Amino acid sequence: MLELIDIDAWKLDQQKAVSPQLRVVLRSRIIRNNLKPMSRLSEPELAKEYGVSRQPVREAFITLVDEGLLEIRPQRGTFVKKIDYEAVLNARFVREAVEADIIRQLASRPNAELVANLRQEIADQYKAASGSPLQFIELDERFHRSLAQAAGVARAWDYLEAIKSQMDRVRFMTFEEFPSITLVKQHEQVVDLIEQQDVKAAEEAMRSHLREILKSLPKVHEIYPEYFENSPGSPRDT
Amino acid sequence: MLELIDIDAWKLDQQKAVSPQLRVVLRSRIIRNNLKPMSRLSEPELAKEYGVSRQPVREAFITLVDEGLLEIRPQRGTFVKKIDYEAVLNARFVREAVEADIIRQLASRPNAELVANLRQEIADQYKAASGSPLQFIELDERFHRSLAQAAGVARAWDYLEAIKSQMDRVRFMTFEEFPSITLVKQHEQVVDLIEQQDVKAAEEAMRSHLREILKSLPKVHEIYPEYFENSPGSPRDT
DNA sequence: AACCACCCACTTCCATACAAGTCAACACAA
DNA sequence: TTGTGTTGACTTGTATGGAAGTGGGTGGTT
Repeated sequence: MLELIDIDAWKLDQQKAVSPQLRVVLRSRIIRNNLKPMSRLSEPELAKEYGVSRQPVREAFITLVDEGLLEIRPQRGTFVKKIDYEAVLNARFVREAVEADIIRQLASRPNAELVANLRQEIADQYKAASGSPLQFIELDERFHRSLAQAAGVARAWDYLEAIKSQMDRVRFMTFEEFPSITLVKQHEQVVDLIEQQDVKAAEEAMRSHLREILKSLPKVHEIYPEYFENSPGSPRDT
Repeated sequence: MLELIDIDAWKLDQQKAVSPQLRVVLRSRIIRNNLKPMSRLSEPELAKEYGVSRQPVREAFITLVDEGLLEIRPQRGTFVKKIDYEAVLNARFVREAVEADIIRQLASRPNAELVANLRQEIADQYKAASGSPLQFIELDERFHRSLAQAAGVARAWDYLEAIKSQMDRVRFMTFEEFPSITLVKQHEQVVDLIEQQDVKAAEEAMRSHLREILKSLPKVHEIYPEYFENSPGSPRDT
């Protein structure tokens, strides 16, 4: 989960273990571009800020390195990773492939109850789309998760979540101008085609929906080139 | 990478950081079924065994929890996770979806050089198939990675690797009776169809290749039911 | 015999201290 | 002025000690 709400005013729960909580907080701060690429995070500084020792901070760092959000340079420092242009493209590729197969599953057999639930979700999305883009992102996530769950591969979405963070970072940078309404309409079309059991068209609709980020990615890159690495123009970033 | 060779007789490199090395070693021992499901791993014990302190061991544990190989029950102990039947199925689903799209990419345009390289790999696979199944697994991994790389999504394979460990555990349990020759022939057919640029047939060949595990999985489950959780028969494993 | 309260060895989690590497600033010499 | 060597304040990596929680065994009571 993105844990979008109230991240800045986070208080640690003394009952639960500290390090997983720190992990969630820091991940959210990075994805929301609150902690900017290349900025330095020091273990003792964050430890003091959250009133804990270095050890749990360090453990949170390690997990975030695995997610590709941090980079630890031994004896030098820990830095927020730049957004890896190639990683974003590859994550998108994986996501398109998986969700396309999910749609094929769903569209190949009738499922009235599912369609009804999805239409309810879309109604909520329409409400949020014009207002809070933050809430819309949550609903969008829920929508895609529902599809995976209905196809009997809820775990597959868990796998995708770990990949998705790179895409989400781009999303949060282009935030305001995000075409939420367009995306809701695309969702709706996918549901329509599932209902009609038009497998090929439904799959293609989902694929083109997931190619939307290919439009915004170059724009974001042009505005903030310093936030990216492995960009198409400069193959040799060291 | 699986790091298949020399894991048991591993000596830590004092120069490099200890905790990532421990991570590789422990992961390999789990995947190879050297550390059996439900067996208990104690921080101080492993620390003594490798001549280091508890802290790096603990950090290795944490990363392996994220990979779904370990389970830390606070104040109780750390245990090798059972093989999650559902997770294996979902991992397989993801892998099929991604690799199917990779094949579509490759088969849709001529690529003589790639085909030549792949044929060389397959020749090596034939050699290894009759002899060392361990080496065959390495070559198999290389083959699939080559496909991803040729499609321009090398990173996508990195993502899959994190998922694949659950599948690999099954593989290593069914080890001896593994139909290596069959798999090589399936590889060969995929390459043939790529060369002929028969997109649909190539995709379907890859999909059915990746469904092979669906045959062996129930067998392994029947032989070692105590190593599995979330198995289809018993929905309520607690 | 059956049951219950207590204790103690064990676990993970966190705090703290120390070790070792990096790098920038500064003094100093050519 | 320029180049160079050195120092010292940083960084992350590792070791170790204590805190809190868990669970099994023990001994006493009913």
